[in-house]
Amino acid sequence: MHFEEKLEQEIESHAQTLHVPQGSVVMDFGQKITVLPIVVSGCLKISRIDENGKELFLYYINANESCALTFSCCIKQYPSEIRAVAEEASTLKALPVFVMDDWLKKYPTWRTFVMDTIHIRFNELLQTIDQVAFQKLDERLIQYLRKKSIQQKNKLLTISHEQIATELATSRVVISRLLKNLEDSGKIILFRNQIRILKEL
DNA sequence: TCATTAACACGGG
DNA sequence: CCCGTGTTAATGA
Repeated sequence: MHFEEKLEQEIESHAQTLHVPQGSVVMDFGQKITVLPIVVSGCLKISRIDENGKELFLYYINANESCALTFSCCIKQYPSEIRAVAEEASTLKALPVFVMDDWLKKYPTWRTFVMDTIHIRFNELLQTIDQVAFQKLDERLIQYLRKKSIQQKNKLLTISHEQIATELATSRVVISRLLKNLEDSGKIILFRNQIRILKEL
């Protein structure tokens, strides 16, 4: 992420730096979007919520990334389509949404940043759609575990079956059964509240 | 066939 | 005791 010096200065002068604790809801479904967040450190988990309040994990926003969905709707102040939760304690830079219009015209590097962000997210969303539409739950679960493991840079995930079920919008019974299958085939080891990912996964 | 829901037992903290 | 886990049985898509 390399911006013009002038743009860096503008970011500094407009941005409000926020420190959010792990697990806090940064943006919730239906909420008005007033700021454009850029993740400085830590990570946000983005998920979709259905009409019953059921959750579906979409993707992570890591350090030096921003939110493609905000780009697309911040100017007209549309309500948020997603929920963002701090996966770990994170630092954000919050920019007022009115800067968007101006910066897109003035700074080529900002335009590039916005386009790249949208491009990356769009492709990632397509992957997720493919999974939901074409893959079975066992394959989705494996992908989920891999992503989580890469995300947390840890082969030992601290998470309950219930939480996984929530994020994949399914029931715990199914997750427990599939995880047990994966353990039986030597791909993971299960503990209470923890899952060790083996290299065979 | 596979997911969901409800129900139950087991065990660790 | 509460929570996470493993399992089953009934029901549905």
